[in-house]
Amino acid sequence: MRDFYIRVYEIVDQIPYGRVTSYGAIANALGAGKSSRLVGIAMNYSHQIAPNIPAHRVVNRNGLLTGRHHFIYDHTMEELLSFEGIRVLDNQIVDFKRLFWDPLVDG
DNA sequence: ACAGTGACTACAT
DNA sequence: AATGTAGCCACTG
Repeated sequence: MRDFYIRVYEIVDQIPYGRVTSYGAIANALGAGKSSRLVGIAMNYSHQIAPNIPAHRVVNRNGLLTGRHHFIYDHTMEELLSFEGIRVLDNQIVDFKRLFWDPLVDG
């Protein structure tokens, strides 16, 4: 499907302020549960396809900021999260389990 | 049309 | 606990 990326961006756009989710959760919400890698790749392209989405609210299943290198600066992702009150320690989100937002449950 | 890529995950050592 | 391996599949050149 040509618009798989778009689907990903629609989910990402629904992540509430101050909350985060994982690539796998997004893939699961799309019904493509085993395509978590594609979600990550979609985010890689997001800066040119949908530069306005909160890509910084998407991390891996451990709450690790694996995508930080793809932002303008390596520290941009952590910075944006900090602005939302999310604390990041050593590239990992503090209280990730509590901040996690499941698009299948709340979306 | 075909092969390579990869912001992931789950399972196995 | 810490690595290593194997599926996964839309998109790009």
